[in-house]
Amino acid sequence: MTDVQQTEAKPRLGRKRDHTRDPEILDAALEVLSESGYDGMTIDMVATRAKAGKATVYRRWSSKAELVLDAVACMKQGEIDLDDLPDTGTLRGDLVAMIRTPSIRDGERKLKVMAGIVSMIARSPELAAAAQEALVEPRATVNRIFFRRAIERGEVPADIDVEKLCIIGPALVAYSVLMLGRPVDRDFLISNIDQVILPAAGVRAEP
Amino acid sequence: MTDVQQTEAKPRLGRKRDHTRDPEILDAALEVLSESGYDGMTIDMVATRAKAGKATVYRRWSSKAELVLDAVACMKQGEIDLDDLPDTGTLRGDLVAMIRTPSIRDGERKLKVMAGIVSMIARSPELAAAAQEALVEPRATVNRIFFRRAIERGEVPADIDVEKLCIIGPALVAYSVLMLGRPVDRDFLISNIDQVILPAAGVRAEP
DNA sequence: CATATACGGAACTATCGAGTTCCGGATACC
DNA sequence: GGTATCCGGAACTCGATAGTTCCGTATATG
Repeated sequence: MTDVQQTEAKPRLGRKRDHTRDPEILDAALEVLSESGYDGMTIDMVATRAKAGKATVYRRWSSKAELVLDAVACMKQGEIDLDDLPDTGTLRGDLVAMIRTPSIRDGERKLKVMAGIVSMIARSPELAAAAQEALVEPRATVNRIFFRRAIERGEVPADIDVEKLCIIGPALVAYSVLMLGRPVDRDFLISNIDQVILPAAGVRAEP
Repeated sequence: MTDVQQTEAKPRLGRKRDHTRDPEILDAALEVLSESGYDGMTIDMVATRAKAGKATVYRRWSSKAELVLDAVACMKQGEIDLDDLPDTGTLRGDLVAMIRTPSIRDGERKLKVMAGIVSMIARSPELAAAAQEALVEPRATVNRIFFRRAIERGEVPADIDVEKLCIIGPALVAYSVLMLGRPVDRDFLISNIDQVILPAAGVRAEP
């Protein structure tokens, strides 16, 4: 479970103490996974893309399955820091504030990775758990915080089904990208908030 | 594009005029597809499950890709007949009336097939189109009719975004099954209608 | 400079599955 | 009964890929 984002420093050491190529390899694995899916991905592709040898990959991971598992798990990193979630004072403000172009791009990549492994999820509980933790849970966590805040604020009725509300956004995005093949843009996300999530949360539309 | 459901008569002819084993083979293909995904599915599996020989399969379809394409396309059959859609007088009534145990089962099977091919969809426009037509469009069509009716009735504001409303239900179901791995039951579908779809449609909750 | 370590890359094996071919058998039609 | 037709099944080819092994090289350390 190495952190891909930490391509920090990158001293290109000659003699490396550990397996310093891990981040590049994991990142390459995610790249290939998102483009070709689990079965379409070959270790050679990953190695080549990471400018590494196949042997280097197998020195660290004993099988393709483990590499993928690790690659998926490490997507958990780079998530939003829960501490600096903006509190804009309104539920809509909070939700809209979460929409940022880079996070949309990151989200699409995650979805493509998800698309590449969905058919495996039903057959590999471990992969299912990793995907759950790395791709599904982080989003839900952020949403949960917003809705709890809104309830405390009195903006939203306390008996609302928070879990269902948390799911609406991700579900619409996933369906749109994976099933309909439509790209996600800011307008789509905003309309999801205004036309679906807020009404479901019992918040009246603003004029 | 043969119809799987039409296992009618099934005279088990000796000398067959045409390729009479098509339905069984297509059905077996869908079965295997839903269990193992596109890459996990082998022609041998399909043939064996259909009690057929691999040669029989290739006599009719020139490649695995074409078999899958045809199998997906033929799922369009067995859809709800648009003429006998119940008009219960209310949007909620119409939506709830669509929930039937067999249609839930059928829907789950379709979703599993979808899961088996999502990673291919991004790379095969033909498969994407077939999936769109057979799995996505039929549901949206039914919903569209309900919402249009509700608008005519004055139950729902005319400026509502019908396309978005049509997507909510399928999106929640797909996300729940494929991403969260939760089975779909009647209560879940009802709560989707009452807590999400109707509020988004501007219908007040009933006490 | 000498050495140990990690790497890139290439060559290798073994397996598996797509697609092909062939044949014996069952049966509708003459 | 004879025959043409379709089928099931087995045996085959061939390409691709998971996983392994080996070697030359670069470099940090002593």
